Amino acid sequence: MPFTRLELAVFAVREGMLQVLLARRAEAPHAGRWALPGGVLRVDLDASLEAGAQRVATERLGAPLPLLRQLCAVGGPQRDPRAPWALSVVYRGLVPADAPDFSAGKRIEALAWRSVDEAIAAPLAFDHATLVDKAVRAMRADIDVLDLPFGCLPDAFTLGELQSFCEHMLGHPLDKSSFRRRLSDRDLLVPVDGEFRVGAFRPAQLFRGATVGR
Amino acid sequence: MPFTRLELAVFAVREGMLQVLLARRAEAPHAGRWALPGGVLRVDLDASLEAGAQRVATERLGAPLPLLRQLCAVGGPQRDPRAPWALSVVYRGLVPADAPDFSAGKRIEALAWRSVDEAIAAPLAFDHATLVDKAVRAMRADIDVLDLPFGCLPDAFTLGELQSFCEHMLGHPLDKSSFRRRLSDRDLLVPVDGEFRVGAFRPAQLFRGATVGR
DNA sequence: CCTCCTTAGTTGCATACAGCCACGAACACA
DNA sequence: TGTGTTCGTGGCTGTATGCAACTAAGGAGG
Repeated sequence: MPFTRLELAVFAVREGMLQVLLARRAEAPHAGRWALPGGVLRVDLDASLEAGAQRVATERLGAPLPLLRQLCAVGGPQRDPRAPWALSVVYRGLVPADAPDFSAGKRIEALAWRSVDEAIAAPLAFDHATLVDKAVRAMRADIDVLDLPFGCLPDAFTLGELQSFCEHMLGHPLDKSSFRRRLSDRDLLVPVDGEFRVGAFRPAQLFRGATVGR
Repeated sequence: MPFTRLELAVFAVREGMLQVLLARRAEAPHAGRWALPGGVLRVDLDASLEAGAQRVATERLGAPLPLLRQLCAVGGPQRDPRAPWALSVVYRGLVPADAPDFSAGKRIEALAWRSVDEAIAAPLAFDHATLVDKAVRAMRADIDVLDLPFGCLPDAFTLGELQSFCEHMLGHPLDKSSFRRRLSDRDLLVPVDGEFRVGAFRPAQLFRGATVGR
């Protein structure tokens, strides 16, 4: 019976790029190294794997996470020196850029956002760099097919803001006309009638996700 | 620390339809009911989750499986009455129609192929009907984008045979012209020069997967 | 030998969709 | 009143796919 952990790959679009939340480990192994936040599955507390991931998020980061999706399970004898065999179920999450900061919980020295490119290239603890890479690919595949994370966007947003968000998620620019047509063909958004974002330039229609809030 | 199992959703195109391999349980709980074959993870034997899935396949079915892919992990307190909390990592596999029959191993009364529609509708043990459904969707998504399981096709095959295989996997007919063009555009196949399937009608060129055997 | 049947393989056409480019509209600001 | 910027739309093109028709190649049977 291996020791079962839940790992969290939490992302946000911050500072104009896709970033991942890393935790500096307070204890051995890999003390002082950066890793994905995670914790052990508690069969006495967790009603499911996803519920366990939410509990771990609350304990380690100070808040539950919207939009958690299971990424994969990994296991093997070499993954974690603390145990002869380590099994982890990995979840990916996405949070709004303007979310309140997370607070470092038990066994975490510090929390920091780091760009995903750096995180994948960096020598993260355990096999976490691979996990970040896999999570980024999965999230980008979602965006590619316009499976959009409305839960981590503002209640109402302009098409320009949404496009910019997707571009930061994907790491490359999108065509405005094409992007709008694809959204419109799929009936993903509903306009918030009469509501506009006003500012320095031409006002922009506000939208919200068609499946959100009803 | 929950009790960790590996479940196998093994499929084949047989009798002109997509079928899944089910095992009739010899022991409680759900003795006599049909379920996916599976077994417990053995940290003393398994070098990884996938290796464990192969060991379970060997023990329960009498042979390892080509083309195993991880489907998901599921866990919760209500999944298995034997344990207060049950965690399963589920793998999906695909085997050739002409593969030798599997032999029922430990704690399995009998093995049987059943059409996926029946399996999903039937009252399988545990939550296995939902797992079959999920696995079928994942496999069909692979076929839809022409991620073809060459390992479970004959060494060489005609385009007609390949199309028929895909149609049975998907459960609906495909257009011949379009199917061939999509294959050709992607350089997925290489013709076996000078080799033809001869029979009652016009001979057909034989192909093999472009990535197989080199 | 000729016809018919079936499968193999190709071709042309219509459509859907996305990328690319450009243009007009609306606002703030100088 | 002009200028700069973003918003929003429309046209054109190329690609990919679905649909349908056609020819080619073999066997079976008269």
